[in-house]
Amino acid sequence: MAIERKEDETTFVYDEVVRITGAGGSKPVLFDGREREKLARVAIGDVARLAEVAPITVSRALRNPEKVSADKRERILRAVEQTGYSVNPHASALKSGRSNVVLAFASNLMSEQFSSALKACAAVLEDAGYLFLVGQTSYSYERETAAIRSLHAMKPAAVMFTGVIELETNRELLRGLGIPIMETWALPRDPIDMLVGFSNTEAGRRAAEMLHRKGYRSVSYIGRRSGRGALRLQGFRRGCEALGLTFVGEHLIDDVNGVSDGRRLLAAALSQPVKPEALFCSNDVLALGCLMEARRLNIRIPDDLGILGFGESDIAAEIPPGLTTIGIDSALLGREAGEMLIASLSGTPPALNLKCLELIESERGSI
Amino acid sequence: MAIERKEDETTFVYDEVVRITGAGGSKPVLFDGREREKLARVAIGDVARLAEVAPITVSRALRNPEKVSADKRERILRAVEQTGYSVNPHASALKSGRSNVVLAFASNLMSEQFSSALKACAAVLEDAGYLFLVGQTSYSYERETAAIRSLHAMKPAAVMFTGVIELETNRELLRGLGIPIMETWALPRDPIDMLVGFSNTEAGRRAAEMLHRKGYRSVSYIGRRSGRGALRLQGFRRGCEALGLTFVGEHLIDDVNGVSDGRRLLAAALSQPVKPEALFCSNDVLALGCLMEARRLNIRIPDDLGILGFGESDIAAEIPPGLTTIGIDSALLGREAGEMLIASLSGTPPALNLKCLELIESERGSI
DNA sequence: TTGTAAGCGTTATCAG
DNA sequence: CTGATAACGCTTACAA
Repeated sequence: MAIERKEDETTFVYDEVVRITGAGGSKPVLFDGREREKLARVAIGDVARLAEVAPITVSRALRNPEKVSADKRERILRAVEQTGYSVNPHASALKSGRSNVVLAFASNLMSEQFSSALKACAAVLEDAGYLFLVGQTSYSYERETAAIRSLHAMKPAAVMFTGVIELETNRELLRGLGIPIMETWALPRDPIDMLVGFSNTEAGRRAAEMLHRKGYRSVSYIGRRSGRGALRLQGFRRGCEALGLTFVGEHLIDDVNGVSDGRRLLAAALSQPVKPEALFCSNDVLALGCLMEARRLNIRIPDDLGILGFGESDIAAEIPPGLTTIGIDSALLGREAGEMLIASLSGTPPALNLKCLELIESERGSI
Repeated sequence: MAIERKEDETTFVYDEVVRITGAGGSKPVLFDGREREKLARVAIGDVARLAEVAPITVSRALRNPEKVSADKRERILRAVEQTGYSVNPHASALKSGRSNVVLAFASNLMSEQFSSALKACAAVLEDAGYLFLVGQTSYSYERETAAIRSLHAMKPAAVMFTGVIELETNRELLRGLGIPIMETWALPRDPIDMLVGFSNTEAGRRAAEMLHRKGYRSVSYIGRRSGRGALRLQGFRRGCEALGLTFVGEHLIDDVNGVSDGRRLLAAALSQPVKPEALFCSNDVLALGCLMEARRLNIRIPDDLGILGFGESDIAAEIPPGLTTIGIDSALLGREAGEMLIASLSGTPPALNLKCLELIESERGSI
């Protein structure tokens, strides 16, 4: 392939993408003329006819192979291969009220923490044969409600949230689903069903403790106004009070869209008449923004200003002087949640419906 | 609430999570005794009975309100509110062969680039009334095949991939679905259906050009062995050749799991008898790892070693001396893909089924 | 504009 | 162990 410059919108340097034609993990499918046309419509009846059994036997052979005699089972599996049949999950779910889809809803798809939890959870559930799909609620009650409403009819095998459901009507709706519900990322007394979380209030208190231990005397808070942000702030303020730390101010935001929000909030914190000696940022992305903005302003960290982050971010650790954080192991959270869900899905309700994760202090250079 | 230390596994500092009981975006649902029991089973017939119309009229009132008289429509909507009814998507999909779910599959849930594209795409599709769900293929043909197989029966409204499908059998399977298919992130000549991408080959060539322009004479490559990594490597090698840059070596990896992979590959690159003057890392995460490891080893960047990244990462830009990258605007990619999908879903096939994004060079300090 | 009838593809139930 | 039958909740096609 010649390397050519793109001259205008219609002259592309195409990628010569490899095409793999061998059996590459996919079961072979027979094609030819009409066959291809019908491909999308192989139903259980076709397989049954080919295998010379009743449809219900095909169904059984695929769900409970041990309940079908070996010879029929073999004939059926062969017919499945030949036709490329796969169960229509809508029909299956409609009739049985069950599906093999586990739905997870993240407040934000772009959060490193949520992603890593979801990825770990996905790994566990996919290994157990479930299809793990992730939706987004965008920290919006409306979206959350819409999602839960559709859930209500979609009847997935289980649902998970990167958070705790606050709207009473939604909690009620979820209870009505009759499927395992996993809430995470906080420690309410009354989870809907199952919970793998940690105490945000305690995290805030620990943040105060860390700053106090380092000798800071006055501090401000930067974070989200509602939800877990509010919990961390609550714990932080009470911690400050208990330790005699001066709480200078709080700089809140409704929704975090990127590091620029952190930059802006740092500026706000520094424009106060009384400046804090240190900052607790209850959110990774905001902390990152503060760190960047501080460097841009030639504020020496931690000498001029201490910054304590929340979330145990790998990457923030690498931005000089390294963000000191308090947080959790989010991959562990995901794994635990996945395992608890599987236990619940397999009929054996887990011994504990609640798991509380340890908070992790990661000392880097920023306080 | 008292702040208490966690003494043992059973003593938690609970979060006093807010519960919102008012109408907070959720439509009110009537509960009482048996009602609650049946909550999960409100079907179209129940609504029809309450509104004193036939089920089909309810269906129409919800899908094509203009085809139902105003008074009945109102009665029906009121009945829907009262019962908390929502359409059973399985029954709907089973009968109509359509659904309002758009499925996206990401190679990796934890990629900043993919997340931002998916988030942007989700925003577009959710505004148009679709439920946007994301699954993961983990850069694995097997998982991809499994995902596509389930798709094949699940019949979502449309599907999107953060990549291009390479297995011919899977391409065939997808064509058979008869729904809009969006491939992204590369520029093959023969997309299955629609494509919003860019040329990885050209990106590699441009990387060579950037390094050459900065005066480097010998370079190595770090990246994934297959897929787009291979394409970028191809373009890079050819670019080097064309410009007279000495290509010292390539350091490949099958699957990127984190920055530590980058650290390891940097070490590999530096342990060669002939050391390159600069490195092209065809992946953000790997580039980040290289940058970190170089700092740890006190290798001065860019004086001792130049590092050029791929992907336009916000965060890598902030790690001193700032990663210079070539990449794309992934949010733009997501938005364009979403809009093209909507055009296709609304029956008006988009004028163009292919969109090629500009490559963006972001000069920071690392070369 | 509204309704009737039929069936989408699967699985629960129960009889053999 | 196997199969006949009915039904899941909805929407298409057609009729009124």
